Amino acid sequence: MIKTFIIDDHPMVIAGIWQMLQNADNVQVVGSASDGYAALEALKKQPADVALVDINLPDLDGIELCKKLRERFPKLKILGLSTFKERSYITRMIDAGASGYLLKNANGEELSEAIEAAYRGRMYMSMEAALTIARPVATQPELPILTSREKEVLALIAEGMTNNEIAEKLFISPLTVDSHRKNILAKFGVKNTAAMVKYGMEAGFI
Amino acid sequence: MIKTFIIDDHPMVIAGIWQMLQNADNVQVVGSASDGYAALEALKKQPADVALVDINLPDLDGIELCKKLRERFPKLKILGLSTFKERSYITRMIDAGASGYLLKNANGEELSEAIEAAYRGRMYMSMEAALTIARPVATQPELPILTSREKEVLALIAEGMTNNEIAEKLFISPLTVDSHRKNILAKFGVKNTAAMVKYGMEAGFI
DNA sequence: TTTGCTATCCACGAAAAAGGGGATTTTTCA
DNA sequence: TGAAAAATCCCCTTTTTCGTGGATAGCAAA
Repeated sequence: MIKTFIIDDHPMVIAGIWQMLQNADNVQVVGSASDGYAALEALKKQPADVALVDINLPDLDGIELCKKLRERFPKLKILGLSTFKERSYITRMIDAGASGYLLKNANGEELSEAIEAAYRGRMYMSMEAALTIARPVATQPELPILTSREKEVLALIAEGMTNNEIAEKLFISPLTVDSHRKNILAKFGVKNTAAMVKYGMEAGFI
Repeated sequence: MIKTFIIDDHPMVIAGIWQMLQNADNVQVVGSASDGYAALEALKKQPADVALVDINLPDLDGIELCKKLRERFPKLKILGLSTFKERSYITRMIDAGASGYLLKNANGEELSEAIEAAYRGRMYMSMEAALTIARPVATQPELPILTSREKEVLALIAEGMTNNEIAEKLFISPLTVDSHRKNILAKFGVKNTAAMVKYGMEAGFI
């Protein structure tokens, strides 16, 4: 039996996975957590072979958690789990050491297959995820990657703060804030604040 | 036993709800569907008392589905279900005839309580949802009403166009565009374009 | 018929952002 | 340890927006 641990902030999803895996003969769910730090704690006491990690967690995001898990539990295999099929999420999750990526519309069969594959050291990709990363890059606008400082500044801009106000709040020079602002504009490929906020919200940065 | 029907595009969530309600003594899950039209079909053959409707469905959104369900199955009670706790979603769902609103982080107890309440003709609100709409009106301004011209201008602003560009596009003076812009700022109670776009998107104008 | 709302237009000055450079110091990671 | 990336700071000019304050015409409801 492959010991599996679930990390997701929605009890419904945890219950659903639990249910789906109940009559799998190769997989056993040994525990679950609703945020990243709880998972890191719980896994100390309750070792597992495979972890299902939601990308969207309240404390640290799935990618960060994936890295931390890989550090502390090198033998643990990780499967990313989310509703997003954006290319950058998938590739970043794989970069962070995940053994695959599943969408939340997976069924029980796919779940146990994926867990089995990860456990055996193979890579598992749900069909949609595979299609997404296999598609030529030209037709696939890459979600730009913002640094944490840039995300911070972007959020404050969206709050309606000016460069000066943000500078004061972050204890940095207004010129620095302006630099971040310009970098975000460039990364998003937009020409003003309005389009930047719209893009940022649609891409989930805000 | 209250006959309950689940509509959600994630098998995991359906399985989770099913699981959570398994040992409830007042509720019985009688079916599920993964999109709106399938639900409308299935409910013809399999009547139910209460439907749990996800806001985000692949074909028609929860609000539309809610209206259609109310038309065709007037006795059916509807509970909105989603991860979003934004006011506009909640109120629009209620306007569409729903008997309440649940967040996906609800547990089994809350679920069966909500279903029971809806069945008995009462309104159920998850704690967060209730807090969102129950907040005094002073701190919770009603959604401002934009004129159609203002909405048009707002959309173009969010596209990243300047006053001059918008003026050209709409065959009006840039000064007029500026007036609209100022009126939107005033109605939203914000002080710049960034906050305006954010507000506009959250309120569903964009 | 007055009142209110919408859409249109205007002026002036101050503030902020955009566009276009460069530069230095930490951090991170391979 | 050394290169790359992130975060920090700087200058100058032009464009755009913001904050005041107006005004006019049209239309619809009270």
